[in-house]
Amino acid sequence: MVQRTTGKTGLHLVDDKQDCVRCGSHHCCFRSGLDDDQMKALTRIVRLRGPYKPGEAIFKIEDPFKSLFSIQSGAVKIESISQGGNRDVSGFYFSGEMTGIESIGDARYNNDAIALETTWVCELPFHQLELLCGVIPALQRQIMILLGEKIRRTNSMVVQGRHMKAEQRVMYFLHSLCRREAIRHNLSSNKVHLPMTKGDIASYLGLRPESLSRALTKLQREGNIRNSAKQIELLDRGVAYEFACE
Amino acid sequence: MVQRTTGKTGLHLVDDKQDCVRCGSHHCCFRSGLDDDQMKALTRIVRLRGPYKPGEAIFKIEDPFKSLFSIQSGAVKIESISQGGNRDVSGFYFSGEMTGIESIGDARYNNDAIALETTWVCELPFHQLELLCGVIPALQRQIMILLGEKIRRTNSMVVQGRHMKAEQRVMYFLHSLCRREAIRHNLSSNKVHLPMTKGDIASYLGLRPESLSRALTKLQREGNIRNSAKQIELLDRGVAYEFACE
DNA sequence: CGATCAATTGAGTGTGTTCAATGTCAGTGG
DNA sequence: CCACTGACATTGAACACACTCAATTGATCG
Repeated sequence: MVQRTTGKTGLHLVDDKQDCVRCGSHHCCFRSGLDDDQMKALTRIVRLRGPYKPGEAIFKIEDPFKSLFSIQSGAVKIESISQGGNRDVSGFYFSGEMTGIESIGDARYNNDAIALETTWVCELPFHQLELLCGVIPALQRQIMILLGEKIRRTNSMVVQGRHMKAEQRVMYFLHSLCRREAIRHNLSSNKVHLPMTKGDIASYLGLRPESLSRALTKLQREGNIRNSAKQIELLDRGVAYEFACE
Repeated sequence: MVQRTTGKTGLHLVDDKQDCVRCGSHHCCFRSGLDDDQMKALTRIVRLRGPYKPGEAIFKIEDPFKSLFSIQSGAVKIESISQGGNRDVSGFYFSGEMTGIESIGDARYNNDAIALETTWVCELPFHQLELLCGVIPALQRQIMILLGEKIRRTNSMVVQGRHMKAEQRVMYFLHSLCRREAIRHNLSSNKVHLPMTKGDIASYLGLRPESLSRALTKLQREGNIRNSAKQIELLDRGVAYEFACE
């Protein structure tokens, strides 16, 4: 059995009774597409872990890479330390989404995964997952799709980011969050909940916090959004639905 | 049998006798790690295609996604069209490297793959590759590693790119090309061959051609490089070996 | 309540962009 | 052989956007 030590708090709960079928994030989990038997086989290798408190690490950079983590509830930021000691956020993940895939094929994790709010995750030991992929083609396919999508999203971020000015990037980011929130909760809303700090967002968008703040202020002045601490309301409804953020 | 029509020139040669064992790019191909039997199985599904002349497409955006392409000789750029009609280069691939993986999990290719010089590729029909992965765990693992590396490189490009100024990015890019060229040819040199235009490079680095030109001029003035049309010589030898470019 | 960290606002600076002109080179046809 | 063409590359000058540095306000927690 895997024993994980996470930062300062030590071991987390392990609930072997957790079943994928009872999972609250079932409708948006990557497992959709598997039949009941396949799901059962998957359930057997999954371990539920949590709760991670805000600021706690699900995995840390340089930890041996062992598992992928499907987020059952909560939110996570992925960050690493660039040369110069800056903390760089390279992604946000929410329930139903899978993290850890950035480190597949490497011996160690390439970044930290930090909980932004109280978070539960399903640990998928990668070696067992690989073995299972050999037996369940649908699972292998599902993983490949997951990786392909990740590559596309990141790629698209590079390409889009080049041509967009700060305000555009912010709007695209917000719309992306909004769209994902809609998928998660099966309902569409204009209000985007922000579990991360504005600083995290700025880092993710490649801006200084000051620049992000100015952009948000301007967007609010122009009536595109309503800005507050941990939530932003989208008022424009129209443009900007195709953007890759994660 | 797959019939590919590529742009204006129609069908390309198919050489069924091609054997992975005889391949010139064998030492740097993703297949390293497979034993002889596994290699034979792979050879069975591979099709050699070419020659593609400069400017010709190996695949085009919106073509149905069917295959990955391992480049046997030559060079390829990956580009797509952003909103606004700009052509955006998102990657360069050279012999021994695999392209097409950005579209895994999608029904169609997400970008064009354009030959930069006379190019031969090994077509790997993805469906057959998936089936083979179920039988050959080492192959499945190899593909996963390939995808993981791609994710990491792209990610790192995003993160690095944020903090680097034009000149730094150029230097990192050149060093990256240099390192890859060393791997390809099993020898180290300071001269980087550039099959792509400066405009392509600028696009890839997220710069205007003018800005790239200025950066190159300045780097040359300062004695870091020797700049010419299709080749750049690196003179600094020291910094800048860790950068993800592709 | 003060301490600490996040967020905002302001003023001045710098890097890359934009627009326009010029230079270079390969290919083509007179 | 040389003038013409078109694509690529370089250079200059003015501008815009995001950055830097610094000060202020706001939020949260002990």
